[in-house]
Amino acid sequence: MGQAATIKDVAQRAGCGVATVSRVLNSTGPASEEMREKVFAAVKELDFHFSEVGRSLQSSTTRTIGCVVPSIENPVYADAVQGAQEVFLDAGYQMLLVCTNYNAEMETHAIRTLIAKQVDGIILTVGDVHNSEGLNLIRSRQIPYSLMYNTAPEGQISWAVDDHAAAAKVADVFYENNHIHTGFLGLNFFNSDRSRQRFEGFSERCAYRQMALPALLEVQEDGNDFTPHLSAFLKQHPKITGIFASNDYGALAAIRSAHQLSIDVPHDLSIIGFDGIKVGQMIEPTLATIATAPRALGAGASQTILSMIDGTKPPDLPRKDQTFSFRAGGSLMPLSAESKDDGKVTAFPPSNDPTHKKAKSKRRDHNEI
Amino acid sequence: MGQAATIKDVAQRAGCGVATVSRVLNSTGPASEEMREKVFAAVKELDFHFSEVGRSLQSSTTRTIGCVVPSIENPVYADAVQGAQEVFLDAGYQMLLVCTNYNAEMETHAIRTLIAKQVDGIILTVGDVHNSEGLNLIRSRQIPYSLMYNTAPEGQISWAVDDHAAAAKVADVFYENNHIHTGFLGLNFFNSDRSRQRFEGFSERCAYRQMALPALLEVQEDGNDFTPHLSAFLKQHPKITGIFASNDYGALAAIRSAHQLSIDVPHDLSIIGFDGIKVGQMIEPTLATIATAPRALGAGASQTILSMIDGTKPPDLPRKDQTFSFRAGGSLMPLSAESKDDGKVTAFPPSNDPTHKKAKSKRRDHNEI
DNA sequence: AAAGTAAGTGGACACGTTTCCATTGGGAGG
DNA sequence: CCTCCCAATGGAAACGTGTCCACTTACTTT
Repeated sequence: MGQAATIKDVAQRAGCGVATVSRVLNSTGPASEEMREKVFAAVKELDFHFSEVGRSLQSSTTRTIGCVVPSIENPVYADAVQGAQEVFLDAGYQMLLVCTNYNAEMETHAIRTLIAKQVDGIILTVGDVHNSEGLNLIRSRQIPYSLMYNTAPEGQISWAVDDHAAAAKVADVFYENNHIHTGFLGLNFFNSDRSRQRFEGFSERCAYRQMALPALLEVQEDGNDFTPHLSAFLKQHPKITGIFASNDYGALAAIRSAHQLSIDVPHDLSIIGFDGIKVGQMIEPTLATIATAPRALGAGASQTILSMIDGTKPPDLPRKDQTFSFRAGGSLMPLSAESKDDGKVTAFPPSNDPTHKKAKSKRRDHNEI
Repeated sequence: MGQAATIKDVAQRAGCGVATVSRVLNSTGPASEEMREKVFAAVKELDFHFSEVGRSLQSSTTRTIGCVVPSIENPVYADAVQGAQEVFLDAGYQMLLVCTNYNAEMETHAIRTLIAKQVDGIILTVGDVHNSEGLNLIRSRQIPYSLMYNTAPEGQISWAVDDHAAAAKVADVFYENNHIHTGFLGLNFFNSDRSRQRFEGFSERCAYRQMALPALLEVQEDGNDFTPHLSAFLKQHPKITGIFASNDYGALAAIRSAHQLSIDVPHDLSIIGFDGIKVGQMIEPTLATIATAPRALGAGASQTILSMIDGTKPPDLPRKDQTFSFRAGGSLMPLSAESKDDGKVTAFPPSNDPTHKKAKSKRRDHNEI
């Protein structure tokens, strides 16, 4: 039981050449019934399994895909990775996972190693699409790849949420619910171009709607000491009635901090998140948010890669406006129309937010905080 | 730019044999300064990188570790996987990830493939430790492995939370807070031996404390229609004042359902979860729970494997009672002593739960639901 | 009966690397 | 000057596969 059996051992045991064994086991070429039986018997006795390493060297294909994401502690990436993994597994591929912790150096190193390991394709989320050394390496090697969650520049394909449009949708929702003065809560604002894209899309649509420009509250960590920041922020911008958080964790933190400041959500302050994590629907109030489908994105990116490998037609990317949808929730409540000036609202269908029905529109006095 | 350069190309370009190139690049053996320069120049010009496949075939080592877990949609596993991944990456290993979706067949298949790919080690969580075909394969092949989150039978090493003891601790906490009649909310009770272990540990300690035996509410999915189940359960067991959920998601669902039934948590019903997921501290009330350190477990299991590979001394497993700790939270509130009969409480230090201070102990009348 | 065909089979090479071993050349020591 | 040793180097084998190609055998076709 020392070393694992090789195809040579099987050949010897079955009394034939290695070529015959290979043909029998791979069903690639003729073989007599007698030989087939002998070979199968030998395989069973020796508990033989092909060495994928030897195979890879010969075929220059590894049936392995690389996957590079910032972190799977973020359920958005975790779901995407899992979705991708399932597709690959079904197709007979294994997945090498690397988490970069948002570190560009590690990203480059990881990609370099993946290339050295001769992965057949790479699925990845990079920190900066326009300036990624690893991405350049992949492209120059002509390795099949697909981006995830990066808004792709010219010609590159990426399965991503349209952050800009989704954020604009949030502005629309606030507008429809008569929230004119809003704030944007940016997590890791300078680390993540996604966060910035959301702020941009939100701001632009606010301007278009002639709402007040959103005030920016930038916060580094979603840590415990968020409450004083929120307090100061709301004191500085007393007119704010709605906050858009750049992700759901930020939204949850905001709800909790508001609670500690005796600000009732949603009666005194409406909050909308981004991502649509599962837990957002398990809390009270439920979280109004932009729902995304990380699993589907991961699966789509995987299928794209698979089709690049075998040359079939790749799946169509989803229409940009179908990469997200607004999900109503108890953390958003409409304000009674007051400071609004037009009837433009009718141009947009009302949100199907169930909270509309139980709206109380009690206003908060920020000075009492 | 067609195919990637091999060591032969470098040798030809540098005007030497492949052996020399190998020696220079790996610093294994003598080489003249002149040759060294030529080789490095050739490497640079050709952008040469070693093929890990060729290397693996020769060295029969792949610098790759397999990781098999049920699902990384569960943040507990996601964190463990990420912790493991970081350790491996630091040591120069890559990680092949497979999620089995709690499917035994897939588990076996995955492990078989990992073995065929000649991983240097495997880190895994299996569905049933005592009856895992994949685990048997690994052991018969003598591949270094470490279990995660499985309570290991004789001789096998496993980095796991002591579910039994942790659940007993929950019983202690309920006891200290005068909750005598309790319920156990079991998610996937029959799918997961972990869930069953927790029920067992909880029940035994309840019996030891002469508390009422916990009523079992078993639920398949943590879906949306949990509320009627909870309602019926509480009607059937009107004396219950505390519920122990087999994981934090179950606890969150319970809190939400209670809210919908106009049962206030914690004033009318105390709830304790298990796992200590991040979001439990971001909601209101915060979740009392058993905090675990998935990241550390993953990292520990990885280091164990690394030390098995290079023969160094493996890290000590944490003491069983240090694999978890009780984390106080707003979802637990002490009851005023009434139906209790002894002074045994003093034998155990009081929980440092801050909610002690603001206890109101308002009792719920189940009949009004 | 001769020729042609198809099935069945094994030898040998290639894939990219490391490493053992043999060869060369030069310098030191006798 | 001869011997010995060591640094420097290249050839070749081995790792486990898949596959081309040549070869044998038996069967079909004229």
